[in-house]
Amino acid sequence: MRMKLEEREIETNVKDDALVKQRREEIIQAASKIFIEKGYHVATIRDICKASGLGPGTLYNYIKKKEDILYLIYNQLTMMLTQCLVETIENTKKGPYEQLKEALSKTIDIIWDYQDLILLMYQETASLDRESMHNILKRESDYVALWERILERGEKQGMIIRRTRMDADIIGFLLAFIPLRRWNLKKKFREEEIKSGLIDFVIQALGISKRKK
Amino acid sequence: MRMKLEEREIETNVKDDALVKQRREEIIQAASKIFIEKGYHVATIRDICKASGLGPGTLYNYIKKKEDILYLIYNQLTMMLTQCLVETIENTKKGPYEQLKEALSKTIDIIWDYQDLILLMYQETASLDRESMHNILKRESDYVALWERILERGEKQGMIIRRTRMDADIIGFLLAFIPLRRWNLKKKFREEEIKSGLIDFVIQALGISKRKK
Amino acid sequence: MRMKLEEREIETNVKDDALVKQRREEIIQAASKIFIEKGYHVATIRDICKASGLGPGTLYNYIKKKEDILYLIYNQLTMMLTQCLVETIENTKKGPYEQLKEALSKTIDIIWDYQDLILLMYQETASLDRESMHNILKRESDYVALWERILERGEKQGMIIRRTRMDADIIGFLLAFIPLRRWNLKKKFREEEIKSGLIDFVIQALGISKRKK
Amino acid sequence: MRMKLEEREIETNVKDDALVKQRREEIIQAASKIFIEKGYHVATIRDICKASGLGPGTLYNYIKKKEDILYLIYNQLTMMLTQCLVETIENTKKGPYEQLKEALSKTIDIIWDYQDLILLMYQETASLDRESMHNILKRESDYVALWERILERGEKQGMIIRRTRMDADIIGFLLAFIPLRRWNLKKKFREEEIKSGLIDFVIQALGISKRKK
DNA sequence: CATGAATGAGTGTTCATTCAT
DNA sequence: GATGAATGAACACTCATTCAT
Repeated sequence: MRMKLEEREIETNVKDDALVKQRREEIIQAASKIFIEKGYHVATIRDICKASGLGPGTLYNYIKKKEDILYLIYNQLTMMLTQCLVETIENTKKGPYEQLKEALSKTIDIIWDYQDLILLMYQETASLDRESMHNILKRESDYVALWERILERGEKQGMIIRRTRMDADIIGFLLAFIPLRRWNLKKKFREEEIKSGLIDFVIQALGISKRKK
Repeated sequence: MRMKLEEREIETNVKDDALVKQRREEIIQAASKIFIEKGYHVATIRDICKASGLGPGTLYNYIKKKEDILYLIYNQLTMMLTQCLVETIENTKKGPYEQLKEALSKTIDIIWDYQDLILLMYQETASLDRESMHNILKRESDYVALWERILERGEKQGMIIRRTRMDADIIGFLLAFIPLRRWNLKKKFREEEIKSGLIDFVIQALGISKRKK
Repeated sequence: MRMKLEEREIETNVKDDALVKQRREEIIQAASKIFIEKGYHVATIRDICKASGLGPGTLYNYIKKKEDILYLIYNQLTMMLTQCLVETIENTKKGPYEQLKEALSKTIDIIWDYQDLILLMYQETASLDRESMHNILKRESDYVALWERILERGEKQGMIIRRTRMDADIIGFLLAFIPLRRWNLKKKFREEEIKSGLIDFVIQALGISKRKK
Repeated sequence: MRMKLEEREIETNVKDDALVKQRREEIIQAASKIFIEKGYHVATIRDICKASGLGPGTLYNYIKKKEDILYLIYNQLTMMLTQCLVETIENTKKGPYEQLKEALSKTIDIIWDYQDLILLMYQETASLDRESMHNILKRESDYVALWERILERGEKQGMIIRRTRMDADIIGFLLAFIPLRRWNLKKKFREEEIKSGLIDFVIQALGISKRKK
């Protein structure tokens, strides 16, 4: 399956596409670190320059405005999450239950690894301008649609007795539990407990008994 | 039951406690509006002055720094949510299932009404300083403990077969679904659908059949 | 006669009108000096701060943007020139020839005294934004109309045999000779020679013989 | 008559003189357009690169600094005006009145055609460095001297009764009426009216009656 | 206790010029 | 001789906070 994501084009002064890609990668790395530490608004361009080793002039050869950096980060992140789900869907060898479990498990692993960035994303989406925000919300919407497909397949094969049209939305959101509750969570639970707890909660909510697949 | 919430003391130059309370109420009202519109960092003290009718000098008689205003707003909001749950718990006439449903239903109503502010809270908690943040996280923790009590009662009375220690945490978080997914949500669902969908999802996840209370 | 000039309102954060007037006076003084020395674009806000003794924050309490300072200067200057002509017109005791001579002579004196600023104005009018520029061009237009009135009176009384509708425009412009040619002019002529030379040129061009008034 | 104008030498890295000439021509064309549109200070080197098709590196092979471009434009413009007057003077077949009329008429035609650039010149002369400015002022001075010669000839032949030594200066300046008052002018007058109005004004000021040549 | 002008360090962003390729 | 990415000092402007009145 081909998943074509619309991307907002970010202007650059630089003609060499490979160089643009490479420098933007560097910018994403440096800025992610800084934004996570201080938050988007508190982080300064100078912070990002220091972290990336680029001067402000050079940096601005690859973006038009500060907010573009945020968008670049979001772009990469949503790409990754979407890609993960797409791959799981494409693999039709597995039964619906295994597929669902794999989707949950893999996604949760990614979310765990990138929880700082996902937290950032939840905090700062509102800082994007209209066009970027539209773009990101569209991604979110497409992402929910992918969960929808997984649930539909399960439903058709009699595994899930779907309860509401909103289940896919809720599942997509529920996984943000990890980054959004991280502070209090890590005092009480270990990594594995959190991951399996989440999966169980979803499986149970969908009315699937593990035995009765 | 008495629910004593620790509060961070905010310094003021003003001796008259009643006046402090009244002015802070005004500040909370004005600032909530502004923060929701623009976000905490983009909103300026001048904006809040304009909206509240107070001059900056006067405003700073009732707070020490901008962030205090954010804390005041959070304080009021968490108070309200906590109070709602406390009242439901105190009412021991109801059976555990009715109690749970009431807790969910009432809380969701509040969250619906204050979704703008709750969204703000999720976005800007990281903007608080150490002490305020600690305080708010402690509240969150206490709040989860209240859900824990409701679930425990249900478990003891055989209604719930508790699955994981994390259920209360997840439920507390899940209700933030409304404010955090509002943009995409409102395109697809009506208010009642969202509210009942959420309640059903939780009930189902806890393994309760409506009939078998 | 009342000469009401439309003025573009410049926003200020300061409520005390007298203070606004006084500070703006200071700003005009300081900025005029700097703009004359370096030109509008090369002059920096910090230059103006240094020259006026105001910090940038304070400065920006009295204007919204750099260009506003230019407008303030223009405003004052055009006011003065207009006022001079209006006063001469109002004095109807004099015959048309004496009136014309007085108008020329007084205006040239002012232009001589403020030649730096008038030069600046000719150089930087294009730096104004649409609204300010419109406003200034309207002034210029009104100013020409005042010369028109003086010429008309002379014509009615038989002093001038008017030649073209454009004379007033040309006269209004011709007086800018002093600031615009200052560099080369002052090498060759003395102040009095320049002033009287200009007056004679105009008188002659209008076809007036000094004797035959 | 040979009119040798001193030119400031502008450094170049390029040895091939023909290439230098050609590229500078391209630069003048592109930069004129841009400077007229935005003004010298607001226009960027990048703008000029885009308009000329040259990269910044290449551009800087033909000039040393931004201001050089302005000088190149001025150079060409003053050359043209001077050349026009020189040619009229050299043609000694015509009588002094016809010569004067031709000088005025031809010059005004050029000024009309290049009014944008002449306006630019009046606005931005002060942006030149000492050496360039000296050079341009010397040109202006030489240019006035050419008018002086035309007037002198007329005087010797009894056509003009010269009134002041400053007449040539004033005439040289007066023609800038068109570009400097263009905005207000074009609302009120047609091209021919403006041109003939100017000529009449000068002729009259010099005390020449058309009949009595 | 109210007021609002003053403050100045700090912000995102630009752009003429250079120089390695 | 052509190229275009890199550079960094400098710019206009902001805003939380203070404090004299």
